[in-house]
Amino acid sequence: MDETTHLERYDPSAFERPSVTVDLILMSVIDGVPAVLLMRRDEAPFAARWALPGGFVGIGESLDDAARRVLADKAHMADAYVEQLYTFGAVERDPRMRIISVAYFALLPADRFVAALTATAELSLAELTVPWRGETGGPVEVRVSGDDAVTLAFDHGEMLGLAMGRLRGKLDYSGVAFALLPERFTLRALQDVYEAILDTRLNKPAFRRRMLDRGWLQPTGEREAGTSFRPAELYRYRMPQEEQ
Amino acid sequence: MDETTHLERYDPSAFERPSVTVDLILMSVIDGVPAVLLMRRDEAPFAARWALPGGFVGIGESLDDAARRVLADKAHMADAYVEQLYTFGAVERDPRMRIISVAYFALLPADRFVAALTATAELSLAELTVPWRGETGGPVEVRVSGDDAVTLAFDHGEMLGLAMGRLRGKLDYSGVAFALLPERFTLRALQDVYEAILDTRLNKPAFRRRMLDRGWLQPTGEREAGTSFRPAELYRYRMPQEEQ
DNA sequence: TGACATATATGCGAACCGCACATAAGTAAA
DNA sequence: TTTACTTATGTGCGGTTCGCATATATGTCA
Repeated sequence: MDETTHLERYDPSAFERPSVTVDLILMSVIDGVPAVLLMRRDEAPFAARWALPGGFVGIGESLDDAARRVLADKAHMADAYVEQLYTFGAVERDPRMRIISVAYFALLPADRFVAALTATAELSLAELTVPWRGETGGPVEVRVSGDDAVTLAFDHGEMLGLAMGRLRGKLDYSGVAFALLPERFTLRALQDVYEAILDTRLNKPAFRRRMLDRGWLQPTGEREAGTSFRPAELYRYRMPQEEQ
Repeated sequence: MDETTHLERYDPSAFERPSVTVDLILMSVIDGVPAVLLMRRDEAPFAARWALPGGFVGIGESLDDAARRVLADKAHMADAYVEQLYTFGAVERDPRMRIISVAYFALLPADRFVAALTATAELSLAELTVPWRGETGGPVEVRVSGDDAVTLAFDHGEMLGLAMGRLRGKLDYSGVAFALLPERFTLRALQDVYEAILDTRLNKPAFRRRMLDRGWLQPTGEREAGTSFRPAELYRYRMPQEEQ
């Protein structure tokens, strides 16, 4: 049997189709700790559990548009770094009905992350602890207000674990770290983001050299303000050619 | 408006839902050239164009199961390395109706790839040329029988480009290369796979050292046969702890 | 003016990589 | 049996990178 031929004669109304949603992993680094925005569910299934914000994909809406719409509706945010993560399609992942969910992660600088948090009553901040080293992957611990680790609704814990692994993996060779920083930032702030994501202490001179040699950083000539010690130079991220 | 609350009261029959398919990028390295299995479409849209094998996701079937089913049905293959790649959800990607497609790529050793090719009349081998360096990403050139490059149906060309980028990216830090080799292989064969995927010449002593120091290779004590010169040692891939 | 804290720069040894070259071990021809 | 030939395998060296220790620079504040 040739299924491609079948596809030609396929009657879409003849077969039951799954629903498709997008779930959003809205991440940042707050005070040196990876954080994510969660919503508390108030109905079954998983009532009172924490979950990722999400929404159904409209029939006339692309996946990316759906992700951006959810970002705008749920977090009142636009212009964030948004990237598709993975699609979760286990049959029983939602006990009510068949739902396939495309997970996206969005990265926000700390200030805009906190702004989204305070502007939106439904959202709560959760801190992440990654119990594994490197990019191995696996589950992460989620704490909502310094309390004990909680278990997320659905497979959202799995999504979060995958997002952290991906973030760690992309940190070194891509510019994702800069999506977590304001437009102008110090090398120390950049290193803080790296250390928070990787959960490691990095060597300062080596880190500086590596970053500066890479050519992605443009000195602004300005210096940070408000320190009681020598202020650091502020840099700007200059997007490398390939990612243009 | 809180959409999570909406979701609770959501009536799945009230909204039109997209169809969901999986498309399979069946790859190998044949005689030092990256290759993929394609099917020729014989109906509109994109009649006579080359396309990736694919199929609809059943309502009671997980995405991974659907990918494995398509692999079994279309290529008469099981036990391949299969990994989800990306989900394509542009609204107009299929002119007939809204179809969201989850792309998977599968890696096969050359012998099993050729076996699938000869056992299945619908499948044709296409050679890939990657016009960009590194892991930049972008479109790849597809040649079906040494002819000029062809344009694939739907967004399948995009899928192929993404697959090559992913493959290049994962080559160094994961064991994907071994999915393209038979169970026992020489270091030269391993290097050939690397060079085909990366489209670069690699330094032999350095490659050997790196691979052996990594600890993933287990010498079998046996040597390759049929050479008219010194036969090389055959190695086996020993899965590293983390991936277990 | 000097204490202090951090930014920024430099120098050194270890690890890694590319490269040239040396040696080993098979086959096949002389 | 010997020798040519081809590839496998091993070794040594210089350049680059990285971790680390240390030195110098530059702000604030007492």
